[in-house]
Amino acid sequence: MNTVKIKARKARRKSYHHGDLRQQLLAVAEKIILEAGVDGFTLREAARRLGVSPAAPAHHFKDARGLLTEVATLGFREFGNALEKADQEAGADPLRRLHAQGVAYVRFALNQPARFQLMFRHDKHDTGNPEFSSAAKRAYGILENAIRAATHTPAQQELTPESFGLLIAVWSLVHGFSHLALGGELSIHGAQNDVIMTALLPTVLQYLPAALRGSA
Amino acid sequence: MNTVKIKARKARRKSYHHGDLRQQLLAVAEKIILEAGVDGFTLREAARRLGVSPAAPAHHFKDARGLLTEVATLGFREFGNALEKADQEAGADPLRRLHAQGVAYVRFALNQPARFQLMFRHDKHDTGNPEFSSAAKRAYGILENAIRAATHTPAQQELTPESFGLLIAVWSLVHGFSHLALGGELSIHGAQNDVIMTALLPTVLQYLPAALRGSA
DNA sequence: TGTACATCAGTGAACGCGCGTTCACTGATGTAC
DNA sequence: TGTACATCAGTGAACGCGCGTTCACTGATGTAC
Repeated sequence: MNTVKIKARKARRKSYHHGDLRQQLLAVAEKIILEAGVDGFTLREAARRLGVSPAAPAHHFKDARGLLTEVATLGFREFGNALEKADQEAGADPLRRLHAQGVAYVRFALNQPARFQLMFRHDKHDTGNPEFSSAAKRAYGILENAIRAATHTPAQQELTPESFGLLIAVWSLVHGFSHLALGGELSIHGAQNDVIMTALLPTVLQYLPAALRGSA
Repeated sequence: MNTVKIKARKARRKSYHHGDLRQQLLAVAEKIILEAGVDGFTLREAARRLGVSPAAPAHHFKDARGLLTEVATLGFREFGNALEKADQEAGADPLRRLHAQGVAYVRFALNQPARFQLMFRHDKHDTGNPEFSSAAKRAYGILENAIRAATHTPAQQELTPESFGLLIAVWSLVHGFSHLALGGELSIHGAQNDVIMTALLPTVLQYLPAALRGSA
């Protein structure tokens, strides 16, 4: 990445200009969200951590909401990339594609919890931001495509209610699993953290083929 | 309920003592959460809405967290009641029991969104509050019991990893569906609000029997 | 039945805090000639 | 290659705000005798 102008964060900045403030605001926002939750994020804390005055962020983002919307947008782009990569590596079998996407979905949620939680907090976004919407829609489309393959629904044809239900069922399954894991519910009820991805998630996803057969 | 001492809320209180402040704080907290989100709740706003000084709530709750913990506890109790009622009315068939609980789960989430969202926000609760824990565990136990029936696992025996996975799969499915619905994702992607409970949820839950058979 | 008094459940003013945002400003950078 | 100057990206002080909580207080209630 663009490292030329990045100043060491701990050393006192020598130059008046930060040089990389915009990017680092986006990065530090995730850290703050990780530690304090989505609602714990403040612009002042972000500025503080980067050793910059509280007024500095205003030169790069309209306001706090604008910054968070951009973090969420970047999140959805990377999320879409992860889903697409998993989808493509799974080959042609619709079940394998859905399974791979499910794993990628949960993996993203657990590896990037700050982004993931922010992505679905529409109350923290600029409503109607077109970059955000398109990034979110693209990610949704990747799941939809696998469902289309599974239910033999060509792209120009609307999903039947049954196929749409299947899509929502699969989405609910991985989305719910992610939320339960992030909320600590799985640990509370006896699943150690290291076992969630390696044992519990595979067991949960093994019910997919049955559901898929049930729909065909 | 205890109406004798309840003063009209809109009329100026005549008496110095409110008479029902504790109960009304719990009720108004839900309204605030509904309008402003879990993080939008403030003690001062609650006091303001009840026409009472900002210091008054301190006589009934240790602090804001204490009040929210009690709202969440009441939520889990009612939630448990709803699951239990659905479970009992479903008869003996494990599939019907799980299906009924699933419907009750989502119905509660959509009918009581303030409570539901607060219930799973452990960062807003007093950690280790025993009433809260036991109410939450009881609700979980109702789902677990149906899974035990479905997988022929007696009460004194530990769930196998497969049975536990089935439990988490069912929980993930209804939990994820509830979150997607409350977050507006289902509307965004084309499901009208009135159709979510009546058409979409039944379609989603129709994949349950296949999953259940897959596990047997 | 009356009365003294303890307790309960309010008041309202004040505290210190951290927040987002605005403002006039200025140092640093980049570009035109 | 030097220089004038426009623009960019910072500063830091200040603003008004709403928050949770504390404090000394007091009105209302309930109880013992």
